[in-house]
Amino acid sequence: MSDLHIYNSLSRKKEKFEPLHPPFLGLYVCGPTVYNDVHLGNVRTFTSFDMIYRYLVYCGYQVRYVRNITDAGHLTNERGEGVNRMESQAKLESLEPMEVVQKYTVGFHDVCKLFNMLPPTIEPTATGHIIEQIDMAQKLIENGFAYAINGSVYFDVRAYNEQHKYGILSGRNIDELMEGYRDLDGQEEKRNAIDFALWKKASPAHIMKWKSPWGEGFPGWHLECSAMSTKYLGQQFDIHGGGMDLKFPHHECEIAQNVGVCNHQPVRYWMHGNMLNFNGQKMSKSLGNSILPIELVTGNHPLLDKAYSPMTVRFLFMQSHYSSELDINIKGLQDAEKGLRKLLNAVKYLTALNQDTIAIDEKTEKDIIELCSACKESMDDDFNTAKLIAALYELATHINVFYNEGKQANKISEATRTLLQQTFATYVFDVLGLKEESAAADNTVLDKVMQLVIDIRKQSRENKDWATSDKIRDTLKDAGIVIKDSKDETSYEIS
RNA sequence: GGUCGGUUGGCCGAGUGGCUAGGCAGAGCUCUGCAAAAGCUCGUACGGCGGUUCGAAUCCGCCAUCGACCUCCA
Repeated sequence: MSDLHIYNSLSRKKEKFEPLHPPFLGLYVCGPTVYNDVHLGNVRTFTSFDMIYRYLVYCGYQVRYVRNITDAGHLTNERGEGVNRMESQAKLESLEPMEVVQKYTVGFHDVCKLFNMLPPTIEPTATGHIIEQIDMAQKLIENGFAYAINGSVYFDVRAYNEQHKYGILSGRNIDELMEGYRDLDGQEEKRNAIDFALWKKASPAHIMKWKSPWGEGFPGWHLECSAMSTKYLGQQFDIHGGGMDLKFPHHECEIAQNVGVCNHQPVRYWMHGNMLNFNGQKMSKSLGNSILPIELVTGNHPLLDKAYSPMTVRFLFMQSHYSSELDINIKGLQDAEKGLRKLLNAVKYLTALNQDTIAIDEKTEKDIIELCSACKESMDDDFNTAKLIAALYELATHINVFYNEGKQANKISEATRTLLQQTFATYVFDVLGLKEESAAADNTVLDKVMQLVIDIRKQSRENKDWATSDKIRDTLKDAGIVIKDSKDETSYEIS
């Protein structure tokens, strides 16, 4: 179906992508924990996987895209003084835990929409899959990889490691891990310090709790993804994604849980998106450089000079590879803003392109055909959007030349023109997920008014009344509307 | 301390053995009443040292340096 190659974090190699059951494809991505607003770093990860999802669909796969909502609340640490995140936030805001969940789930969806992300095909919640998680924990006990104690259930990493290898994803070995955990206290219950909770006993004051064979409690964080991916995608599925920071321990534990139940690897291709930094630093609240999507879009943040549109940010993300660290700063945002406009202008010109007489220029023809295939080749090479965008820019230059030559694509065959139009628009909109944000895009009233203004200015220009024509242009510029005179017509653009 | 990954021109950011990345910024030119837009041309690069090779930004080794993870994190 394609020549797609994916860098597999598990093998640490780029591998040819072979789906298990083509044309169907299973994609699981770890979603947010909805106890707080998602920040821009989260947005990058989800945008990356949105692009990946879009490209897989473009390749013709019938993708089941599962992205969970972690709403059960897990412990902030596993050292006894664990606090349930949903509940601690709920106390602060005087809300029911599920009100917190609702509030930030809605907020998350708003952000996804803002950045033009497609919804996953299934968005399961942890609280909706308690039964499956209990079931999985029981199977792990039966298989000898977990034990119940004092109403809690822990995964027995050492027992697991005797039959399978723990740490294959993160490249850690169990002895070094044991070493590192040795001096931590408050985990008397566990057989070993590296054991992690599958089920935690709830204290009487705990609100979010469910009945289980071990008493009232709540599921451990790692278990939900294993349970939900198995339920919707099967014991083995194609792609599992998430942020780099989830590699250990979260994804490592997921692997152990799944292998512990079904005795084989659950995931064919593990993919990890890299982190987003701001001004060279990892975003964090303590450094005061964490940006919320809404702050970026409104420009209401001390480190920003102005507002940047969601598509500018999305485009900035797409200009680098999903697996590279990306540093975001004002200069980068400004660059992206200009670059995006250039690309979207080309799309506009592209749709206006006609074809009259044909006198094919072999070089142009060949160049365009090659660039169109380069788009696919770039994406097939581990979703290399940076390379794709380079090809799109070069195509944009061709489009601009045609446009300047009286909107005629006469140097290329009709078939090539069709290929160009389809390829360009498809990659910009469907694959990269960009969209036109300009108010003019769907404002016919404004458009009519502008045509009138442009008409009046045209007359004054014909009368060499430069004072009037320049006044119109300058006043519009102050209003954020840029006038562009080409040889035979005038257009406008809202900045 | 352990694991993993970076270090590319003024800035951002692809590239992994020989072939122009691309964008933004800068210089010049074309078009134009002027401007903008667009096009053309141009410059500057691969952290350091050593090795492998006919040939290395790309492979290997060492060093320097930055970062992520190892505790919740996209």
